[in-house]
Amino acid sequence: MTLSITDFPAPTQGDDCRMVREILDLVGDKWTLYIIATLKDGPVRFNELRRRIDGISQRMLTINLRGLERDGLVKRTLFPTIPPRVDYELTEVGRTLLAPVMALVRWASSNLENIRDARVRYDAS
Amino acid sequence: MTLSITDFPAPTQGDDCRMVREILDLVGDKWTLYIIATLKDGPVRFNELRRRIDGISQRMLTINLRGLERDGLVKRTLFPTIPPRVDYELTEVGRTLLAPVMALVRWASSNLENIRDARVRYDAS
DNA sequence: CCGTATCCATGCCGATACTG
DNA sequence: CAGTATCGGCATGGATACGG
Repeated sequence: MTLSITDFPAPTQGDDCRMVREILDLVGDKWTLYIIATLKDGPVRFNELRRRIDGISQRMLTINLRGLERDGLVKRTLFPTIPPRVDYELTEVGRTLLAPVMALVRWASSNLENIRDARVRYDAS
Repeated sequence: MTLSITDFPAPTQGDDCRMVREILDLVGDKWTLYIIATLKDGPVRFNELRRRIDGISQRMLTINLRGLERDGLVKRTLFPTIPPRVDYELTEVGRTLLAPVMALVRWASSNLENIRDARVRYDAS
């Protein structure tokens, strides 16, 4: 999922789908959702994020944080001490994203078991 | 399973994120959302889907429809005529997915412009 | 009409090594 | 502590050709 909205040519599907796709491009990658969730309670330092998000590499954490900062969803604060310290926290906009994600959480809770069962049935036949 | 995203325990991230990620793996690819949207009003034949979803290849349409069928979100009906005819339609489960997606639509409508502006500002600096 | 099969470009992401 | 740089594997998806 590495698409920009410009990858979608002539509109026949209405604007809704393209907007949602742009949001999915924001949160649909492997790590962004974990980062947002980990920042929900307030500022967290870089290596603390790294520790809390199991399996993420330094490289991917940096890349995703830069993207979120660029989109205005995360605020980066540098304390020019030695050694340096950097805090990351959700912006107001970033926090509002939690609500629609919650809707997906609820849907997932209700339907994930059915989907897994459906897969087993399908693969068996 | 009544988890809320606000219950995320560090350091394992809880189950919510993994569930949402599984849903994002369902709808987060390039075409699935368009397919679901195109099927929202009732059964559509294969080549009609192909025509309505601008830019999709035969290959990707087939692959995504198979995935949705496997997950129990889309029902495939073969009419063994000559030439053959195949109808695709959302299942009951598939239709319920439209609601949480709509929540993302609303968030996108409210915030996409801000995000684009934020990107422009970030890239300028 | 409704697919499958094959080749291949693109780019995400992990691993590793190196700076201020 | 908080990054950056580079390499390479691997999955996604487009183009094309062929089959039932």
